[in-house]
Amino acid sequence: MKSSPLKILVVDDDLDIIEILKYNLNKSGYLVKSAKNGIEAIKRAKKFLPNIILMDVMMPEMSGIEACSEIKQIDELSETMIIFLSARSEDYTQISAYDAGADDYISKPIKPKILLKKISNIAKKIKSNINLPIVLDLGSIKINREEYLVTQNKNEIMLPRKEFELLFLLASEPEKVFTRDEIMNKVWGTQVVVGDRTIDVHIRKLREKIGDKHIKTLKGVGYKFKS
Amino acid sequence: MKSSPLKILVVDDDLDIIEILKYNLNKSGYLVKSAKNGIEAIKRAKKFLPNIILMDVMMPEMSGIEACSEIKQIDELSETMIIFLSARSEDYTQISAYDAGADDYISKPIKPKILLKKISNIAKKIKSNINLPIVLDLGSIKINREEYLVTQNKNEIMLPRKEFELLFLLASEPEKVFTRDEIMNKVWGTQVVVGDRTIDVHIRKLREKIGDKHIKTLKGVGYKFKS
DNA sequence: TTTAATATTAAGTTTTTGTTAACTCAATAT
DNA sequence: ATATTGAGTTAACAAAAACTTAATATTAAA
Repeated sequence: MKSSPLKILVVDDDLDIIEILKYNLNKSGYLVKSAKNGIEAIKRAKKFLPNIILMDVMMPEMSGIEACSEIKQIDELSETMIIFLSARSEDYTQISAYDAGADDYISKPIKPKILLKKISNIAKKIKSNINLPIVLDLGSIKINREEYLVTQNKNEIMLPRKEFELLFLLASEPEKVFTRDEIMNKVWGTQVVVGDRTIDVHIRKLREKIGDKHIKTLKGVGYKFKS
Repeated sequence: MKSSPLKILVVDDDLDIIEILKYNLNKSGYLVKSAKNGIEAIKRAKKFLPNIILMDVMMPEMSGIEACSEIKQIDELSETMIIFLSARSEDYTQISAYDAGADDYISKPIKPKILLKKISNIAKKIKSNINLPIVLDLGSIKINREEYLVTQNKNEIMLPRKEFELLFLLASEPEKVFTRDEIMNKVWGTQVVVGDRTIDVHIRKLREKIGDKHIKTLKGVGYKFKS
């Protein structure tokens, strides 16, 4: 089951840079197209539907930041990761870049190693997202992550965010045991610390709503979802 | 065979912060040293060989990011985890921090809970450096570590943690005799001391569940698994 | 046969999880 | 400005399961 290569759109007014990037990215197996300014970038992005856009901040006609804002508003491209390239001295632009919805940032001069590492990290993330279906169908229970909705035998169950994410995580790999640490990191993130009982309480609320039998406790190990 | 404590190097130009961090980390049993700028950090890291470096991003002389880049290139320190500390307003530095090879970051003001959690996670990771296979297939018995589940001729057997770990250990090398010491160290760890009979009891429970013939006693030597 | 090692059973103990209710915080309504 | 609501968290206590031990019986090697 070989997945199609990641599509990358490179946007820079400096043709040399485009060439360098194209060369490196192609060599690593990505599908690359380019544009030489923001307006062209938007036009090509609409057709090419890249997974990642590498874009210079400073460009004639339309700055990368403006282009980014526009792209992020296009429906088909809302999932596209946008990475900015900028000269080190323009550091201050980082701030507005993030305002505009940029996902990452690389400063020039570009070191191929760093670039490729970053891209491959993003690739991993994108692929794991692509592989996650929008609807998890676990027999009697269906989980739609686009609509944030759980359906159990035609009954629609609305879950608050944390409960939904917890259920989604467990259900994404039925039978797999998720440790408390795993759950903490994936549902609450690494920058938050909540008490130990918090997970239990959420588990309990889930069990109340979808039934006890679907979530099994393995004491000292973790929890697993069973359809 | 008591395992040595994790070594942590704290780098910050603010001595108050160093004191706070030292206090918290010491209290939790880590071995802590400190440096007050990037250059000193590199020097000390080379000698101290810490498992973790906690480093401020903004420092005089040499920024944490530069120091990080350099440290990551030193052979003996390539496995060292580097965690950045940064003021909330400098959040955008995350990006270049990751460029430089940082493994994590914590934004100031530092919450001891988050810090200690992160450290203990890393500690766990370092200690369980072993790559265990996910499934063992022993003919009639299959052991799935991810699901924490033992299957014997289609029957699913759920085992509590210690029993599972014990079975998993024995079954990881069928026919090999594991001494009691080996079992103690691998299943209970080197920090715990339990009586001799404890192993017997667990063995008995396993035999009850998977059948006597699979675990053989060699008196005065140890136990072995037979599929 | 003797004896140290292991088996067995039924308590203890400890650890981990479950449960409930109260509290904080934001968003929204009054 | 104040009230209301619900998500999320916490704390305190209860319950359950896992784990350990102790006492006694059995086994197998010397």
